[in-house]
Amino acid sequence: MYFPPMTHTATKTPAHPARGDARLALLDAALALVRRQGWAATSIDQLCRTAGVTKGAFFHYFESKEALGVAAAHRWTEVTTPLFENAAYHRHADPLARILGYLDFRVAIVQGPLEAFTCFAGTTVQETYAASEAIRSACGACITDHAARLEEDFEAALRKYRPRAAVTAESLALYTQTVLQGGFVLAKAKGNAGPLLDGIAHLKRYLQFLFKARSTS
Amino acid sequence: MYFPPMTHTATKTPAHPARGDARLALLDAALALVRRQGWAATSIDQLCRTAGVTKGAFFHYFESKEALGVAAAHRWTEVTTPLFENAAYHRHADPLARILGYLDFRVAIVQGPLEAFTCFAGTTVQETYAASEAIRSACGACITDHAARLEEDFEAALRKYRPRAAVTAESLALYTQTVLQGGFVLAKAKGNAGPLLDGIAHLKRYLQFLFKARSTS
DNA sequence: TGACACATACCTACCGGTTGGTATGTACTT
DNA sequence: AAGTACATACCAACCGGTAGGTATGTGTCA
Repeated sequence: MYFPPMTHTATKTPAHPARGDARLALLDAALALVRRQGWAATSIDQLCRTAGVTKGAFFHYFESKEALGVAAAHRWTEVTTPLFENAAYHRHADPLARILGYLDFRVAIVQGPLEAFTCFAGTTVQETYAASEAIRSACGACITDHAARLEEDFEAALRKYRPRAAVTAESLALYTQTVLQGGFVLAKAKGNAGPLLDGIAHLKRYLQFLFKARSTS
Repeated sequence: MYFPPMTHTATKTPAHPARGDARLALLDAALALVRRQGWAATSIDQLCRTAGVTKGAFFHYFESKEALGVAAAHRWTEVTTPLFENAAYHRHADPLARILGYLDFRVAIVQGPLEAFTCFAGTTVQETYAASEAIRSACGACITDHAARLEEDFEAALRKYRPRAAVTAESLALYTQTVLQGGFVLAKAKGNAGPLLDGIAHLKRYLQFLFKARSTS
């Protein structure tokens, strides 16, 4: 997973969310704070302050910080999935056009500060892969599930264009995520989105090389 | 920067390093611990315990945890630079062969646990880019400087093969790092090095497409 | 050659604040 | 009346950082 809206479904986290909204407020606070500061640097107190609830509410819904992390990963999938599902690029009849459209969509949502378009799952898993198997696998599933949607289009593109190279749809879908995640890291290191945009451009060229090698062009 | 030896120059960090070695012991402890646990999860106390020194020694050499982070980034460059500089792939006369050799070398050092071949700079900058400009720029320099060596080979390859596509040596060098960093993230998310190895294979194919398009093949 | 001056390289003990987590109480909803 | 959804108050452990001491040099001059 990857991109995100910084504005949550509940539009704006209120000072005191209505009864029943504390869980969602905490989850959305987690997505926002962790993307900016990382997992370990985000404390439960800060989460509660941002969400406008107390620690009692936190431990009412989550039995530990780790449990919150797992739930936040699920929430991340929940919030990003419709974003990509409703995007216009799915309308293309050609599977390769859909994939390239996905990449263009990625470029289009690169706006605002870095924490507005980087990935919760990628950030979190870097810190927790050795410490928490539960969080690791939840974040891993975020990325794998997101790649799985692309995989279908790659499958179709492979059938249609039959490139010379022996590549699998799964490997290509994962590679797109590799480039995106790496782009996020480089963007953070450089302080701007340039490397991410460049990375996507290189990836598009690779896919064109790969598929157009025997296509109609 | 990226790969690393987990075994330090001072072979093994002793329980109590000899007088004068505390600084290096702390730095090497930082590289090891941060790559496994992340930056924020690594405390000064734990650093001192691992290095076999006390807090007094820590603050004798570093005025803050942030200062240690900056120094560790420099140490990271110091320890990885000779590793790549002494590698055999530099012997190739053809610049493209050197680049492909670099990637093969990357594959060759993917061994042991994840924290043994992932990147200190990439891990650290993900957590600190918003919180510490000093650490961010130090880690950014790690990656940029490492890419700069590759850039020379790309420059030569570009001159020699003159590919049709309008790409710069800098952009290509940065893209290799993007793929590597992204590979590290996916490897952590999946729990194995597969995505990293696959990513490198895709990158090699891209470069071959790009340069062989007008080459002798 | 020795002794004094001084710097470097640490170590022990401690500080206020924050951490993740708990125990208990209360108000609202059904 | 009872369960759900919180809030309040609290805790031991740990956090980054400081204060003040000591052990081990090293340079200087008689």
